Amino acid sequence: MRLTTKGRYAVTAMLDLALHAQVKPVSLADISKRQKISLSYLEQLFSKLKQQALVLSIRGPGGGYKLNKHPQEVSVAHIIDAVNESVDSTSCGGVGNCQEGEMCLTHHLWTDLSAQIHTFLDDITLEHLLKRRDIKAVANRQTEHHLLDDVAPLTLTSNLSNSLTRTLTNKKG
Amino acid sequence: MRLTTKGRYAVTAMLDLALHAQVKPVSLADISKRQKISLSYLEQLFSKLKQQALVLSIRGPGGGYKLNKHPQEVSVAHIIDAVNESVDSTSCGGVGNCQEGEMCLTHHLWTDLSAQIHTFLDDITLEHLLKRRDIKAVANRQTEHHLLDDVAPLTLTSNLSNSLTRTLTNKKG
DNA sequence: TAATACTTGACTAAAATGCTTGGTTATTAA
DNA sequence: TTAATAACCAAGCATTTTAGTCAAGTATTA
Ligand code: FES
Ligand code: FES
Repeated sequence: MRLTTKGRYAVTAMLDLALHAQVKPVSLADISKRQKISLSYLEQLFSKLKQQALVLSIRGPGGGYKLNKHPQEVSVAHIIDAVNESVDSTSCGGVGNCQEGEMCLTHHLWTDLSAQIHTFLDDITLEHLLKRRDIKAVANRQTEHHLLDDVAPLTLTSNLSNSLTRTLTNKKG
Repeated sequence: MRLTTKGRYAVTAMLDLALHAQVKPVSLADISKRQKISLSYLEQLFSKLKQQALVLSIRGPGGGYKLNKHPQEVSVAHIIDAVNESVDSTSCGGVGNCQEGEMCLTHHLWTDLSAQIHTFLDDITLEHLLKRRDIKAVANRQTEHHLLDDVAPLTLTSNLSNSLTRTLTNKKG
């Protein structure tokens, strides 16, 4: 089974892209800042995402990436498949020959599990994630972070007066 | 997410143990031969399985391992948990702090997935696996293999005259 | 033309994995 | 009593994967 930081990063980055889907494309540098993912690493991931036609790229100043499909058309499984090589949990890759060319005792168990996981992740689209309350909360926090870091810390805090901001300020000092 | 050969080996070995659960204990050397798993590696795995009270050991000649619970009481999840450290697919370990001490965008997605996988694997017991036709077939093949390798190749083949044997002989030469 | 931002490929430190080696200890059958 | 058996234990090791860096591009636009 292959589900590591790579796949998580890809989903996180795609979700970030969906969250900030404006007219203008989103640069990897922005995603890198917000999601704290290494820029060069993101480049590798987006190279694959582009190969799978999940995103499209615009070069030059003001350029960046945009979603190539509607959020409801992009499933989490699709994203992970694009960067990993699938969420297969067999060791034979589905062929059924991991024990000296023959099928091992537990082959079917792992294919069943793989199918289960794939179904689960394939049912969840970016659209679904966008609507989730917990994700909205985190996204808001990140926006504030971003603004606080880069623009005008003092004037902004007065606007954003919810408990979340306060918790955050306490935590970060 | 951590589901690799280690966990698969553990489940396979436990299933082998269940399949050959007689009065006598089963030695790791036997499991090693049948399932083609390195003996020393099996020792490491069974050390952990014993710690979790899934098996018990009998030392000395004629010794080996036995199941410490009924097959219907041992779930696949339990076995994997014993050798891996759980099937968690978050990177924060469930704490929710993988992004510089704060929760990342996709935290809940991964906790949901982890729960899904755990539920699935926790519902499957050794008892269930023992009953499956595909597993029985592989187990039969392995028994034949074992006998063919060790005892009397020529006299035995006449008894075991099913298509499976033939397919197998063709494959192996 | 300079800055921006994607593109590509090679390379690497660190970690995990799967396994080996080389013992020791307990038990039992001869 | 002795030799064989088989569990137990610790250290180390080769390979692979991961997560990331670095460097040298190219296309676009302000
Ligand atoms: S996992 Fe497919 S044959 Fe073993
Ligand atoms: S996976 Fe839990 S906070 Fe990121």
